[in-house]
Amino acid sequence: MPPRQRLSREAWATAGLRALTAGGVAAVAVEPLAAALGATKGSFYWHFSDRGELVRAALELWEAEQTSAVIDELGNLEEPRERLRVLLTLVLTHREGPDPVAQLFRDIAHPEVAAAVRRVTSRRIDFVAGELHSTGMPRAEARRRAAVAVAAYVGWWQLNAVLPEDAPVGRDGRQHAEVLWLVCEAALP
Amino acid sequence: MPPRQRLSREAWATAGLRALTAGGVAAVAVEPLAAALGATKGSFYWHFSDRGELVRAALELWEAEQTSAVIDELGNLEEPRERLRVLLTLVLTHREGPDPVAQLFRDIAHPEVAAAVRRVTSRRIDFVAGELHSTGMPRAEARRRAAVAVAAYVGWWQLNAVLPEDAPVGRDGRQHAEVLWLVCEAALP
DNA sequence: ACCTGAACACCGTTCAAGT
DNA sequence: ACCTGAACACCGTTCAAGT
Repeated sequence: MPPRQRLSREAWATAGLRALTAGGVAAVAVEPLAAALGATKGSFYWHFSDRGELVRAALELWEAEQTSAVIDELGNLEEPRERLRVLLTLVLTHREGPDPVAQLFRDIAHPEVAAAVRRVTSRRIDFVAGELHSTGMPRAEARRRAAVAVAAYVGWWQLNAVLPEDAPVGRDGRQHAEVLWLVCEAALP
Repeated sequence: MPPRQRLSREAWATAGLRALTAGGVAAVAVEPLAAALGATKGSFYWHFSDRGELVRAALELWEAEQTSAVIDELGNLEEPRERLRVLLTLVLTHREGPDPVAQLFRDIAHPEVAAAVRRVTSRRIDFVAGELHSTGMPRAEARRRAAVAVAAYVGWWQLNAVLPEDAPVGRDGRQHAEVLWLVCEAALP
């Protein structure tokens, strides 16, 4: 039989990423994807050695899209303190739903997912710590506070994803940002 | 053939919880569990209608064990401020590895897991907010800060589970607790 | 080079048959 | 009442055979 459809490796990877962000690693399944793409599983195994390689390819796509997405938006602001404050409000109030990174935490047990999350998270902590340091805070203290801020940020989206509308955690990210601002600004003991 | 082993519903649930804490929801698999228990899958389906019911039973066990575990340890302390400070240091430095709740966040996409995490998380936020309120902080402000503290706590364990030894996030929970203490103590703007 | 279709393994689920 | 063993569905993986 002639092939129903001719698919590139990239087409499979893109479909994999779509499934990943929609339903997590579990949703990156060869058979359903093949059906959706109008091909057979045999076609998939020509482009990839196994399912793990597809998950890895989808994560690479995600990471590339993710890289420097928000940080670039802050380029036009001069003051480090100003950038930090805008960043806090920005990431805690964006309307497009939870951060993709926070979403990927559900599959944190997956080694490849953990590696990708690790890279993106490190980059975020580096950025916040750098900003804090350039306001005059000692480097070590800046790292500690940056870690708390990023941790509270990740936890915030997770709690929001989990808790109901009327939960004790208000869904107002602006208020959450205000409190987090204390972590950056509060005087050293 | 006579049954190799006679199993109660509780035996299955306990085995399910063991698998759950070890490898997440994915590890709560009927066939491997049956093999480990020396029974057949048919035996399982006598006690449970499906795999989901086993996951639910395991989560209920976990929730029962989890309930009031740490909070009870604080009963002998009088001062609310003292209790809070001890709680922060306690939960961020306990050596038995990450909090089981934080661990379950990897399966947060699972509805039953989400419901269980929701209940435990709400209880924690309630507790911290109550302590803050009883130190004189207005109720609404106490809720906001409690939410940040719990979020940062959950995020802390996740980052620790993900990041390598030499990560920018130091693994010293004591320092993390110090910064989080600011969230509770810092003067209102 | 790229794909189909059939095959097998693994796990969830059902059920007739056993004790 | 409680369990076995065989059956089937679903998805991952392999591979001989096609174009």
